Amino acid sequence: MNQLKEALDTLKDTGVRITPQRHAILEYLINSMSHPTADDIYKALEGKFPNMSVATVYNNLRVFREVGLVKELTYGDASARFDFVTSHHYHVICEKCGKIVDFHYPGLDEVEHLASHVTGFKVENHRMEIYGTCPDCESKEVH
Amino acid sequence: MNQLKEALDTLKDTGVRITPQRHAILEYLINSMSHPTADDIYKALEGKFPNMSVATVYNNLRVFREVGLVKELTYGDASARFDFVTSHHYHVICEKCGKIVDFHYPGLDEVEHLASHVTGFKVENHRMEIYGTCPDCESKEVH
DNA sequence: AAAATTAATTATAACAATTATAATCTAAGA
DNA sequence: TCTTAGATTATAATTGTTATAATTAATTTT
Repeated sequence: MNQLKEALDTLKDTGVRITPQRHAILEYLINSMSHPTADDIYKALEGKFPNMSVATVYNNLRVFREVGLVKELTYGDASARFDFVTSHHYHVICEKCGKIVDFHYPGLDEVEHLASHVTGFKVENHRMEIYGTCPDCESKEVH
Repeated sequence: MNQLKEALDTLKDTGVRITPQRHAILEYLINSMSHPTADDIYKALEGKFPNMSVATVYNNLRVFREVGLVKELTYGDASARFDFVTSHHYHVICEKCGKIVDFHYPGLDEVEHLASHVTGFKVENHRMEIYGTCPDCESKEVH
């Protein structure tokens, strides 16, 4: 249940030093429930770490990604978003306001299999995003 | 069958002027069968249009996207890729060499429905990418 | 067809996200 | 404690993309 503790253990196991900055970035990622950009994280931790550099955020997000704790997502917009890895889910994205909502759904294994069969690839994983309009934006719509 | 002609008709119908540069960009997109970046296109047409600006490539890719002729794709890597819109297909991407292969498969309507039901979104469309290792890279693998 | 208007292209500058570099600081091990 | 490796900071560099202004080309109006 305690995701932060598990994550810190993962870092320890892989020999990655646990610094206050890393602790805070992980904590933020886990608690935010949003899908923040590097800059979001940087700004959110400004109060706690006035001297922290953006490079630190990027560096550590890369470290977390390499250790498998975090997934990097790129949508159409300018900057990448980062998602703490939990159970398998997809993202539903509002095309009006950019909101991202998790959509829990089992992985599409049969699609992976077929793709592998047709293309000859050794398939490892896949990602999917679903686009539409969120209820908020939908209700604001003018008719 | 003649995709270029159809595409040009679409431009005419929507009142978009057909210039030599646009013609060439479209032609390249249709014939390349790869999924080029803006820079790829720019470089490929350098011989034909020595004075063409990168801005022209970007501008026209945006125009094509707005008219529905082209899809913009963003993966993990730095630059966006552009795909001439044909029938419904997904992309299988090699994590070693970056190669992108089309994988024709009917749309996952039932997933869209469920996502809509669960999240309350008005779902419009989705995208999926499948990641793995292509046969070439797989065979080069050291055991 | 010439003039006027609109749109497209070019060249260039600006911008924003990310990465690289070098210096400083921190922490762990000998 | 001294040494060494790793992490952070500050800053510069890079890269993909967009904005701006001037020029050129194409369409419409006269």
